Amino acid sequence: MVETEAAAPTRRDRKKQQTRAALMAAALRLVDERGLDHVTVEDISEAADVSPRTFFNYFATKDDALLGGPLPHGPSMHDRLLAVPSGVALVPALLEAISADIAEIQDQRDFWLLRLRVIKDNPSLVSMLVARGECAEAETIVAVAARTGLPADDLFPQLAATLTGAAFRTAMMRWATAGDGRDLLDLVREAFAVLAEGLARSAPPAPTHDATPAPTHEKVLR
Amino acid sequence: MVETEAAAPTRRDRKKQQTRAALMAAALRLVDERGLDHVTVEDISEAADVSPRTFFNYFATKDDALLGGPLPHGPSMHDRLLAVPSGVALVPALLEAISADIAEIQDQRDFWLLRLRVIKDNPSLVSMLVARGECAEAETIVAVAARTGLPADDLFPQLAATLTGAAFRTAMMRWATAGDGRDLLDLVREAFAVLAEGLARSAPPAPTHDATPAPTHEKVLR
DNA sequence: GTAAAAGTTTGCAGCGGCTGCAAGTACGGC
DNA sequence: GCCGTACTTGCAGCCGCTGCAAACTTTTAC
Repeated sequence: MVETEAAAPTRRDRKKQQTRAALMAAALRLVDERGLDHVTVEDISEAADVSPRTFFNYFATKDDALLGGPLPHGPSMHDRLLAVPSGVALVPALLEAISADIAEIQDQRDFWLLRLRVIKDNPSLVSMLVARGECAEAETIVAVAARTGLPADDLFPQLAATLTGAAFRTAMMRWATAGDGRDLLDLVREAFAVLAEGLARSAPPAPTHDATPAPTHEKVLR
Repeated sequence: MVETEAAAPTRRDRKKQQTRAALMAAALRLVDERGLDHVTVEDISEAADVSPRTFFNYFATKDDALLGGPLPHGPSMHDRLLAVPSGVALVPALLEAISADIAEIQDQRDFWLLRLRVIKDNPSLVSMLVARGECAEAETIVAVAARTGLPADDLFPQLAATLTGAAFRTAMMRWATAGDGRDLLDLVREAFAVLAEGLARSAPPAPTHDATPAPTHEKVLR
């Protein structure tokens, strides 16, 4: 319902947007209540007051209605990453490139918390989330290759892209799951710090027999 | 009483194993030839000479026949990781824990190359590969938490698990894709070195405009 | 050796996801 | 008001997948 942008959308466009939002909302609500397997496309479309056939005019898949909104990493990861001044190191540049997405998620906090809860409760959706990220990862590979001067089929750019995606996803899930009210941006920063510095330097120094939960060595970024 | 499969499997078990293998082989071959969407369960079961209904006695899903074999990370990631002496640092321990899987993959080289090619050519399968890895990741989280003394709901163990999975997957895909005959173990080692040392130390030092593709060796982390 | 038990395969009926096609209906421009 | 365009809808149909019950096969027990 919320129209952030409205240059000059005709009434038709408004209705479309409305229908789309209604379908997504209905899908999220119903699946949250009953679980993915106990909600049919018919249920969703009925709740949104359109025909089942119309559902598939908006989403290719039932799952799409749950993840299919304007996704983070949407427009062009490639361009955004290359837009960061080349003096900036790789990881900060990656962080910068996704910062817009993070902000958007924080903006629609409740919506995303619901969405992520639904994803967490229905594991088959997690893989779809990954799949979504992958098109962005393909662009990231190219951009990282360009920034580093490595060939795109080298292991490093591919690693950088997949690891970045995994770190971002982990931070998001952690954000959505934990009770503490930690900032998403904060969590992403922490995750990216580990990415940059490596697991070896980010873990507590292997407490051989020590039972004390060593202080998280992450002061590096707090 | 448990293992020693080849020792005393009844005739029935042998036939089952045979059927299972036939179905997997048929599925891989047909999908490799025609693409996932142009192969039906009926095609597969016909090629394996069983009824379509029987297919679903063996695999829950069409995709399962493509990924569903004995998967790496199979038995218990948790136990394997904790079996590594606690003196060993985290990343080498993780590497050690999956080394058996790597060896097995190398053993069945051709089979896995086919499987990974099929996965690469049918993107929807990639996400399923991730999903498979996730049950292993859950165990990894617990084990890493135990090793580091951190609580299991801390960001770090979760990051370590997902990043490890991502790094392993990336190395596998790279192994299957590249023409060079690089060892899988070698690639995984390189990927894990990046994991341990971090992207910041593993990337070439941000060549502002340098065109020379710096050597890729993991020795970069001096 | 035979009969019961246990396990497997198969056909059948049916739901639900998803698609192409061919109306029907609302909208926007004129 | 009229027309072209865009969106909606119903319909027919394929395919993935499941439960059920009737064969059929192997194993076990007597």
